[in-house]
Amino acid sequence: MADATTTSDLITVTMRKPVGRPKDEDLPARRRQEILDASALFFARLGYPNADLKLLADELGVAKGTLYRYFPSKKHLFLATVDNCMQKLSQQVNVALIQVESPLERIEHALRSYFRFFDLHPHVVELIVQERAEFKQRALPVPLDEDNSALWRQHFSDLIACGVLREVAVERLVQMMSSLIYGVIFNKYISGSSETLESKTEDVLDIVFNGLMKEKNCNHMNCSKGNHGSKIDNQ
Amino acid sequence: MADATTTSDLITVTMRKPVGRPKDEDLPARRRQEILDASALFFARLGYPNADLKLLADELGVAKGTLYRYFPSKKHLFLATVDNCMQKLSQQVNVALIQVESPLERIEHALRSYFRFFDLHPHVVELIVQERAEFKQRALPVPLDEDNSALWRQHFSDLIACGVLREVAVERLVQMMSSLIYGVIFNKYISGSSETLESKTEDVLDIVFNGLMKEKNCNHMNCSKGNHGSKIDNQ
Amino acid sequence: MADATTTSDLITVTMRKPVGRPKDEDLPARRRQEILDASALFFARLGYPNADLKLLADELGVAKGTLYRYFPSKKHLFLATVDNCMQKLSQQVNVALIQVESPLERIEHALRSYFRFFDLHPHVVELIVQERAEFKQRALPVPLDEDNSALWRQHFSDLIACGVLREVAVERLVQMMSSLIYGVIFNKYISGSSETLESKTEDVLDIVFNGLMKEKNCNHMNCSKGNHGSKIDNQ
Amino acid sequence: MADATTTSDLITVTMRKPVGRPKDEDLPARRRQEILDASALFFARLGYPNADLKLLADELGVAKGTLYRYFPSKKHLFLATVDNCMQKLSQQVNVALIQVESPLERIEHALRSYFRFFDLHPHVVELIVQERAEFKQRALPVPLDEDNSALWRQHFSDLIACGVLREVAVERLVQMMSSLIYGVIFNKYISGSSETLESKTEDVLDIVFNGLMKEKNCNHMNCSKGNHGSKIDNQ
DNA sequence: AATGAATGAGTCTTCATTCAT
DNA sequence: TATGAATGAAGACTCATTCAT
Repeated sequence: MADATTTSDLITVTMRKPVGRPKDEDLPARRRQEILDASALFFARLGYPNADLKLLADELGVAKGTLYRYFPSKKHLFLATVDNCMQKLSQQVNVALIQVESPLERIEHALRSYFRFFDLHPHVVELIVQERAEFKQRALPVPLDEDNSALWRQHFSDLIACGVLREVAVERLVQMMSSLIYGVIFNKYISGSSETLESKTEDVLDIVFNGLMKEKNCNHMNCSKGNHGSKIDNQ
Repeated sequence: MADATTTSDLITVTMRKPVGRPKDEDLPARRRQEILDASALFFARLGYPNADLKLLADELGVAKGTLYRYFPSKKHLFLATVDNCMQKLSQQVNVALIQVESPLERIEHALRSYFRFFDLHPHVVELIVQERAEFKQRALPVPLDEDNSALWRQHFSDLIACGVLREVAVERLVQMMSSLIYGVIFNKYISGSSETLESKTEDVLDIVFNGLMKEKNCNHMNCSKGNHGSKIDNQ
Repeated sequence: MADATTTSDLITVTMRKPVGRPKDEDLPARRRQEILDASALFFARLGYPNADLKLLADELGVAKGTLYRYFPSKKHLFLATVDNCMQKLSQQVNVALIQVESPLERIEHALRSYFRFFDLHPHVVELIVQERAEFKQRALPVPLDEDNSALWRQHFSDLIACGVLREVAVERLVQMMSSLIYGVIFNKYISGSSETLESKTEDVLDIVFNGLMKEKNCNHMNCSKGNHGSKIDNQ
Repeated sequence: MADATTTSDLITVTMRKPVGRPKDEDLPARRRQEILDASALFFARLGYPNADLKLLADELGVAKGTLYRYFPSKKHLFLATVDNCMQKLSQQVNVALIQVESPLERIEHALRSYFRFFDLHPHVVELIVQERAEFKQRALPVPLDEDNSALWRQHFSDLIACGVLREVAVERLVQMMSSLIYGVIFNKYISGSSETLESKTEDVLDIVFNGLMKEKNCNHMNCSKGNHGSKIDNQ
C-alpha cells in the first residue's frame, strides 16, 4: 500500500516535469558554439565557396542536417562564424584596455592585444578575407571599427592636448594607425612569416611615435637635393 | 586598269594572305588582352566563384568557347588576369622610379606611384583579395614583392648610411613601410572612402619619417607615469 | 492461479486509475481524432508534399514524434485523414436519407446533403484532389462511391418502374447524376465562387429531372435545321 | 575574272555568316516541344512532386542540364507543360466550332471536341489535378474557361431567344453545363472506366436539353406525394 | 577559329523518420 | 508515453568544360 502510494506519488511528480525527453537547456548553446569553433577553422582552411558542409559535419561527427538545425544556411553559418570571431576580438581588446589608464599605454595595450589575438587565431584573417571576397556588402569587421575608433580618437586627442604628440589632425592619425595595424596583420598573413605579430608592437610604436628621421624635422636632405616636403601638420 | 586587275589577280595569288585576309598577326594577342581587361573588371565585380564565364563572354561579345581558346580554364584566366594587373603595377612603379635619383625621392615617388595605380584601378584590390581567398597557395602579388623589396632595402640602407635616417634595422623598416602601404590601400578598399590614395602620400611619409612625438625621443610621458619603451634599434 | 494473479493485477490497475492518475482511457482516441481534425485543414492548406509535419505538430501543441505514435507515417496519416472525412460525409448523407421515404425526396435529400457537407467542410475537396494527385492507386473517395451507387441505382429504378422517369438506362443515369454532382462541387472549388453549393440543389434537380421526365422530346429545333439526336433511351 | 570576283565575293559572304557553328534556327523550338510532350506524360505519370527531372532527362535521352536550358526551373517546366496542353485543347475546340453555324450544333460540337481531346490525351486530366494540387493560386485551367464562357453564354442566349430553350437564367445554365462536362471528365478519370468520353456526348446533351426544352414541367409525381419543386426559372 | 548546345559532377537544402532520454 | 535532437537519403539547380558543326 505504502509502496503503491509512493509509486503513484512518484508517478504524479514525474508526469509533470519530464513530459518527453528532458530538455538540456544548455545543449543548443554548447552545440552551437562547437559548430562555430569548428566552422571558423574549416572556412579559413577551405575558403567559403570550396567548403562543403558535408565535410564540416563529418569533422564535427554530426550529420549535415544537424548543422541546419543551428544555422538556416551555409551563408548564415559563415557570417555567424565571422561575427563570433569578431566578438572575441573586441572582447579581448576591451579587457586589455581597462587594465591601464594612461592614453599612451592604452594605445600600446590595444595594439598588443590586436596582435596577440591574431597570433592566437591566425585563421581569422583568412575569414575576414573570405567574408570580404564573398559578401562585399558587409560592413568592415575590422580592428579599428566604428565603435573603437571613437576611443582611439579620444586617446590621441588627449595626447595632443597634454603636449605629448604633435598637433596633428586626429582623424588622419587614427587612419594611419588603423592602416598600419591592418597592414602588419595582412603582411604576415600573406608572407606567411613565422614571427609573431606581438613582437612587432614595439616596432610599430617606435615608428609611429618617433619616426625614422635622425633629427626631427631637420630636413637635412644631404643624400639628395630634393625635398620630400612632409606636410602632415594641422589642417 | 586591266593591268591593274591582272596585277591584282597575280598579286592576289601571291598576296592572298596579306590581301584577302590580312591575317591580323596580332589579333590573338589583342583578343587576349581584351579578354584580360574585361575579365579584371568582371572578376572584381562578381568575385571569382560567382563569376559565370557565360556572362563575361556576353560582355565581350564572343562565345563562351572562345574564352577557352585563349585560356585553358577559368582558373587560368583568373590568374592570368591578376598577373596582368600586377605587371601593369610593376611597370608603372618602375617608370616612376627611374625619373628620380635621390633615395628619399625615390621612396616618395614609388609610394605615390602605388597609390596612383590603385586610384586609377581600384578593382585590382578586389582581385588581390579574390586571389588570396580562392588560391591560397599562390605567392603574394604585392606592392612590395620580392624583387622590389631589394631595391627598397638598398634605398633605406643608403639613407641610413648617409645619416638621414636613424640606425634602424633595414629589414624591419622595409616591413613596416610595406605594411603601411598595404594597410592604407586596404583601408580605403574596405571603408569605401572616396578620398584618393595619392592624397595620403604626404601623411604616410610624414608619419614614417617624422613620427608623432613632439620632441624626438624626449620620452616625456607627462600624461602618464608609464613608459612605453620604444626599442626599434639596431638588431 | 494465473487467472487470480491476472485478476488481482487487473484490480490493482483499476484502482490505480481512479486514484493516482485517472488514466484517461479515451485519451488516445481523442488525441487521434484531434490530430485527424487538424491534419485535414493542414493538408488541405499546404498540399500533401509541402506539408511539413513539424508544423502540424506545432499547431497541435505536440512534438513531431507524437504524431508517429498515432500514425506510422506521413502517408498513413494523410490517408487516414481523408478516410475520416469520407466517413463523415457518408454518415451525414445516410442520416439525411433515413429521414424521408419517397425515392424522389431521397434523391433530393442526398444531393442537398452532399452539397451541405462541402459547404461546411470546403477543404475536403482539396483533400480529395491531393489524394488523387499523390496516391493515384487509391480507390475514389467520391460522393457516389461503390456502396451508395447501389442505393441510387435502386431509387432510379423505382422511379422508372412507377412511371415517374423515362425509361432510361439506369447505369447511365447514375453516372450522369454522379458526374453532375462532382462537376458542381469541383466547379465551385476551382472558380472559388462564394455561392453555397446547397443553393444549387434545385438547379441540378430541375435540369436532371425535367430532362428525364416523361412527355417531352418535342424536339422543335427551330433555330437550326440540324437535329442533335438525343438517344439516351433504353440500351 | 568573273570567277575570281565571284569567288572573292562568295568568300566575303561566307566569311560573314558562319562565324562559328551555324545556328539551327528551329532546333530550340523543336527541342522545346519535344520536352513539353515528354514532360506532359511524365508529370501525369509520376505526379509533380515525385517527378525527378533526372528521370525525365533520361527518358528524353538528354542530360538534366539540357532541360534547364529550355526551362528555368521544374516549376516553370511543369506550368509550361500544362499551358501547352491547354492551348492544344483550346485550338481543337475552336477548330470544331468554326465548322458549324447553328448554336445547337456548335454546342454539340464543342462538347464532343472536349471529350475527344480528353479521350486522346487522357493524361491531361491528371495534369490539371496536379496543377491544382501544387499551385493553387493558378487560374482555372478548365474546359469552359473565361474566354469560352462568353461564347457559350451567347449560344444559349440565342437558343432561348428563338424559343428553343426555356427561359432559364443563362448564367446558371452555363454553370450547369460546365459542371456536367467537368464531372463527366473527372468521373471517368477517377473511376478509370474504359468507355470513351465521346460516347457520352449524346447522354449529356439529352439530359441537358430535354431538361431545358420548353413544354415540360408536367410534374406528375405519382410515386410520392412530395413535390421536389424545380425552380430553375428566370431569375 | 569560333560557336553555343549539351553535359553531368558537385552542393545546398529539406524533411520524413528514428531513437535516446 | 512524449519529446525533440539527430539523421541522411533524395532531388533541384549551377556552371565549368567539351565538342560537333
